[in-house]
Amino acid sequence: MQNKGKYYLTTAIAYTSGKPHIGNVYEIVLADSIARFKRLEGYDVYFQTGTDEHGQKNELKAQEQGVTPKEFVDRVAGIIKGQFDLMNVSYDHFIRTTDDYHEREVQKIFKKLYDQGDIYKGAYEGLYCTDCESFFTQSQLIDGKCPDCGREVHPAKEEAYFFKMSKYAQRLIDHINTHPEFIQPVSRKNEMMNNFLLPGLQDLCVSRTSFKWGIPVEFDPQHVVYVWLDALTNYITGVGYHCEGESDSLFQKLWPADLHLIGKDIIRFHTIYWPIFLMALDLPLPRQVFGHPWLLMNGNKMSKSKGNTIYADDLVDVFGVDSVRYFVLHEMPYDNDGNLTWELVTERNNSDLANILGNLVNRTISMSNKYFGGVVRDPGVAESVDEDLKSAVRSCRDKAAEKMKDLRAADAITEIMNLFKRCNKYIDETMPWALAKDEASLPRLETVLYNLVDSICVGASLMSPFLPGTCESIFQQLNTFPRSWEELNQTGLYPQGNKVTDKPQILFARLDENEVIEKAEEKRLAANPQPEIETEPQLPDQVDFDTFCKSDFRAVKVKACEAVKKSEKLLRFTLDDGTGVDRQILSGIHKWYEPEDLIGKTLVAIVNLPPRKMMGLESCGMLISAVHKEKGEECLHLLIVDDSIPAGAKLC
RNA sequence: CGCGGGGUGGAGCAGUUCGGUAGCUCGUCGGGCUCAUAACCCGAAGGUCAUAGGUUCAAAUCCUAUCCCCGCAACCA
Repeated sequence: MQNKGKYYLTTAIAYTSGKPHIGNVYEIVLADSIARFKRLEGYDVYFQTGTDEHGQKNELKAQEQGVTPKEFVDRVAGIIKGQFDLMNVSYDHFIRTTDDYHEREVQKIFKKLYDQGDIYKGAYEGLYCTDCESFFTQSQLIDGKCPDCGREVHPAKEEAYFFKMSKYAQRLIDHINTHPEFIQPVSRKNEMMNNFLLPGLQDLCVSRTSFKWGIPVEFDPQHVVYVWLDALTNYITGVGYHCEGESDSLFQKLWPADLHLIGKDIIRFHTIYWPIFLMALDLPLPRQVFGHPWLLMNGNKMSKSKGNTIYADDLVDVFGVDSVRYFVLHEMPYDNDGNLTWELVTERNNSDLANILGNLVNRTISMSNKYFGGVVRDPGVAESVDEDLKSAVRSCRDKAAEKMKDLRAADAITEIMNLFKRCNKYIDETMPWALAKDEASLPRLETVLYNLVDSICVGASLMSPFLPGTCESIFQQLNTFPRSWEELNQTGLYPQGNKVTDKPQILFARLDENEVIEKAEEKRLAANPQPEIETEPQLPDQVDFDTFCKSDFRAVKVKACEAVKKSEKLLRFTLDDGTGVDRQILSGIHKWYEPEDLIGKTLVAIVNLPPRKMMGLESCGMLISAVHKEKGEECLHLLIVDDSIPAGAKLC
């Protein structure tokens, strides 16, 4: 096979905070199909993925679970790798940012950049609230006080290391302008330019002292390296980069990367900070960064809090690996978000995989067995219709490659499916069952079946990057091997007289939509186990009577109530609190109450809370409600009390 | 006027860069076929391309305004 040179591609490394959902896994499957396709084309492919494991969030989660951070990320990294392996992903290297070679190298890189003056020690300046241990900017303050606790804040500095972004900004702008293929899809390029590069880059904070779970700065161990310098460098440390002395031969062969495949949310880091880090290290920039769209669930972004996450393994249980791969690859448009529902996956499985592809293979093998005992040979009784089929077969390779060149996996798949459809049509045109009735036309029938088997071999070879397991099974059943790239624009290569299996296997079962929905519901309940009624646990700490007495609860009457403009949640109440002066309180309860339903009601409020601004309006106090969860759903009931209670009555 | 994405036959999408008969898949209806997983093949119906203006010989595509949806941000004491 002709070697077309190296191809190094990476995915973003997955953050080890929990099990990745199908939207996260989609990226790896897309990368895998690209990697496999490139291998088929004859490239020497290196495919790297992995996990990003440091950071405060993991430190906290580990603490919650009473394990060390390393124990925690070991477990989650295992889960992540498990999901990738389940999807039959052919990565060459799985890097973890806790791998010792990575940590060592990041320390050296940090030092090098510091020594050459790209990183400098500065201070994170802001207004500090001692009680909350947090920095705030002027605009975050509420009435000049801490937005969290309402206490005084004071100017403070925390020392931190910063990277001088501005130094390289112009070089990056030039690079982006002269390399139109660098940022894909192109719509993202303008976004980066207009929002970040052209207005001027801020220096990036690259160290933290507020947590420990990270790579220590070698010469200043109070600090740990902050996420992006740690995570992004995996693309070079994973293949043996050494900033001191010679890098490994693997690195010398592979760098620069040909493709960083990432989600559209982190394009900024990959097209601005990462290239600038590389410039500082005097390394060439990756050829292309592709920010893929998101996979939505029922039109919504998947998130744990919405309870609408779907995991790869749940889908695989119902549909099988290749059906899930097919769906995410086929259904995902190039630059719009894709949509996943159980119904849509079922539809794709049935119409494309079961009906068109699976049934084609099945009916072809059945006919071979029925008419010729499974032996496939071509006596050469051609008719003009054959040429039409064959030219479709021969041109399919380049059509698919053309689409893949632009990373349009969905379109490449469509091209290949069109070939299988053409085969089904060929069966109709040639009517093998009619040929079988006449002894004289048996040679013609043999040729027809040979053409079919041969065409399927080509189609299956081209489809194998997308559906590796299925195509393997097709070749097994046809008792042959995948074709090489050079053979894929040819016909007539199926070995004469070869015998296909006499027990054809169903490749994809047709699924009943209602049964699928039923199973999905079971999965959903298992994945998001929700008790019927759930209430907050009681607080363990006692509060002394005097403190309690300081809270001033009053009965209030709603004089007016309206929704706050531009806010989904806030209602603005004008209340009679018995003082004769109207009291305004904002409350985030629009989800549960319409304003007009509350006018005239008697409610309970605490009135001596410090005023707080929300959406530009002042809220003086808080309305009291009862909250609980029902099947995981938040429920809220305002305390609506007897109207005979006068406004201003004190509760004690 | 916070930032961004989007509105195309019943459903999901392509087409918009660089104006020129509106296309694909599913569904529906009709026909064909029976090798096959009630699968396959052919045909048909169904869209004033969110709305209103404008530019043009010609607009889904370019311009202006408006409406609606979705992210992010904000906010949810």
